[in-house]
Amino acid sequence: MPKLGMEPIRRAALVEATIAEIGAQGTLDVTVSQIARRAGMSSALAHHYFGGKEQIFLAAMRHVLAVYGAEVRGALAMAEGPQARLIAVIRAGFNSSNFRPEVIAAWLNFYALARTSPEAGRLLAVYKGRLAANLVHDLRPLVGEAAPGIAERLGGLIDGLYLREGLRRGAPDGAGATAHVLWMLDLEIKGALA
Amino acid sequence: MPKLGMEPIRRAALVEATIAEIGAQGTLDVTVSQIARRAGMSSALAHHYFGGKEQIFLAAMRHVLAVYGAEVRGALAMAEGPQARLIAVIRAGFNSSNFRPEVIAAWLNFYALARTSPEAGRLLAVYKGRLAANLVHDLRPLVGEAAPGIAERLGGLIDGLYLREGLRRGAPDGAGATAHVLWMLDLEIKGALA
Amino acid sequence: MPKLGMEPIRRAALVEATIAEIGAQGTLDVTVSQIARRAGMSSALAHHYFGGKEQIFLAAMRHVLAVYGAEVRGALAMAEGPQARLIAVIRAGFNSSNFRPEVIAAWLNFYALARTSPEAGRLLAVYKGRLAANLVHDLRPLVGEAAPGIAERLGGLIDGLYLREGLRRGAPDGAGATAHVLWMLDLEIKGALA
Amino acid sequence: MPKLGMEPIRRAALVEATIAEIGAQGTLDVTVSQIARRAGMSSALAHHYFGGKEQIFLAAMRHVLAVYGAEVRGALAMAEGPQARLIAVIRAGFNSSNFRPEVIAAWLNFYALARTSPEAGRLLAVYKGRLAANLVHDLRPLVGEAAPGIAERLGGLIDGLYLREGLRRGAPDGAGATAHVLWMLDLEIKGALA
DNA sequence: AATGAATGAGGATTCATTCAT
DNA sequence: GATGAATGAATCCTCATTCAT
Repeated sequence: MPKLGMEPIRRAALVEATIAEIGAQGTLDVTVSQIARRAGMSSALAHHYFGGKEQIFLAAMRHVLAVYGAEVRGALAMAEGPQARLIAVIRAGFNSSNFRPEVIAAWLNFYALARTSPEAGRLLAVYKGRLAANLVHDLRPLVGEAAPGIAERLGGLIDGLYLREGLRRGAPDGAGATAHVLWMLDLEIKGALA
Repeated sequence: MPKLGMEPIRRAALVEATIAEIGAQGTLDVTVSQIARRAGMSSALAHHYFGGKEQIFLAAMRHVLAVYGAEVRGALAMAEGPQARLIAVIRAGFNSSNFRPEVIAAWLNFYALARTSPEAGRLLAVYKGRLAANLVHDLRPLVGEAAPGIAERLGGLIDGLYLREGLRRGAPDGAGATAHVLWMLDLEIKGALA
Repeated sequence: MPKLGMEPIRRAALVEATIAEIGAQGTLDVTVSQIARRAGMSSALAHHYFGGKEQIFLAAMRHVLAVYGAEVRGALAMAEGPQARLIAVIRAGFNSSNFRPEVIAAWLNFYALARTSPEAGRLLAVYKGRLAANLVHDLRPLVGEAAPGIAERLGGLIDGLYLREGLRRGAPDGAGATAHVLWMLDLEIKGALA
Repeated sequence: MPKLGMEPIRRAALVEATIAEIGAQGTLDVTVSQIARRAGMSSALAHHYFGGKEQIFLAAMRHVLAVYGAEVRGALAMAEGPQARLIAVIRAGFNSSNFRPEVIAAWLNFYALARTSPEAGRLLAVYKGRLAANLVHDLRPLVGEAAPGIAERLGGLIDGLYLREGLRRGAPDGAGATAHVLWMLDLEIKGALA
């Protein structure tokens, strides 16, 4: 009797293991064997389910982005009004699900991967597009035509704080990062209205 | 007497080739042979002059940081007053020497390298420290105690714009990035004085 | 289910091939690829099973020493009385299992290896210790306190004859070497009793 | 003005450096560069004077054998009678010129080299032949036809004690080795006369 | 479904040797 | 006489990937 329905379990385990391994090694140079061992299976099986290393990385990337997206949607569902929605979007990026060391390290990996893999580039572009769209959507009622520029700066600051956090040894400071971005949001809105 | 004085020439060629190769491949996984070929020599000679791959990378990193540092010092020398100095520092980071695609790609490499190599981490910390010190030094006369927080945000935005630029195909938009940071500088100063 | 149980087969094949290759080349500078080719596999597999070149050498050394030890134990089991046991120990060292050209060449390798690798040094020390202990154990009933000195000389002569044999082209002369050592044993016993 | 007469000086320095380097590294795998550096010159010059690595080794080997030979001849010149001459030959092999750690290590190298290089084999054969001839020459008046067998055993013991000494960390025990061989010489002579 | 077995391709590194000056 | 410059060839080792079972 073949075990049925193992595929999604195995795939999920590998995705988790990929992120964890990148975080644990602190390096982008993780091997398929290391990932598979951490996921409790042979590297051959990892290839069987994903076809190749790049696809494992892409799946991990999709997972991180999906978790992030769900987080944002959940926060937006509970927020009322543009200002509250903006705050929700920003907070979601730095909360404890996304702002763990291994996830941050994985992001760095994905940025590097995006320079080689078109698919990774596309995923990253989708993420950036959604973030920008979310910000612009709720900024426009507040600041009108200044919205795109503000969104670009906010997005840049968010990415930069992620990058800087990726280099810190020790626990990441999500609260501090959130405060910085919210402060900047405040300034931008005031500035646009002045 | 043998041919003399090749060492500095070879080392410089390898440093340039390292940056160029990273830029051309778009990947962090460049080999010593590729670098050496681009620099017009055998990989054995590259090892002879640098001792190993990591030291080649570190030399390239030092070069990028040195060029950046020289640029900043040059700009500061011609600037009068805190405001002008702040603008000079920001402009220097995005001018054509530093904001070329291959240099941006190299920066990404160095961020990744810094997670593994203590020496690379140290170099990056020095860069971050100098940037922060420069910004704080000229912000304090304008905004007092708000200076460190502002500097952190400005630095984060700068890093984030670099990161985003690193993903763009096509020519980087240094002018746009500069405008964003200067705009934010303006907002922060106004905000602090209000 | 995959093909199973290859590991011991492969390891044994590599150990044999190592000894054979050293014997065939007459040189200590054999490469992993040469060994692996002789063993009928890729060098990558050799690394997979042993981890590295030195460990392959050490395994070969352990094998030679184990075969020698087994030979000695077997001979001792059938010998009655100190004199017979001494003869058995001496004969075992020069019988056809141990005194083949490739094994002799391997010994030379191990002596060289022992100067660099602590583990190899330890193995060689164990061999020397066992030989000395065996000789002393059966000499003492015959010659009393003269035993250790005699054992040292007998051991030295044995090693020296191995070394000299290692240089000879052509088939080794185990019978001649045995006769020399037995003759010396006889002299020493008579001398101690006189 | 070219420096005249440098050749013998350079060659001698390289020979000394070869022996010293083998002793210092404890390994047979010394590089030409290491030898040349120790001798205070470039590796290119070492090649210029010797033509290649093997020839450097051979020259070092010839040197060791020449020093040994001179030592023996010197000792023989002062010895009167066969017995005294035999003792002189044995002592010469273990005195402080020959029985230094680096020289012992070099011997091991030469034994290994002799399996590959015909010239090295020839040199070693010459050494063995001379030793045997010396021993036989002075044994014959004492023991008659037993001389060759005794010489073979004495030679074997000498080589074996060298080999064993080569593995010891710490200072070599020339006096102990000499005593062992002289004791055996005594036994053999008594045994032959009985 | 799952994995041990196996390898080809490649990569960093070393080194003896050659050459122009 | 002397050496810095330079490299081809080789070596150990790693790893993604494939395959038979």
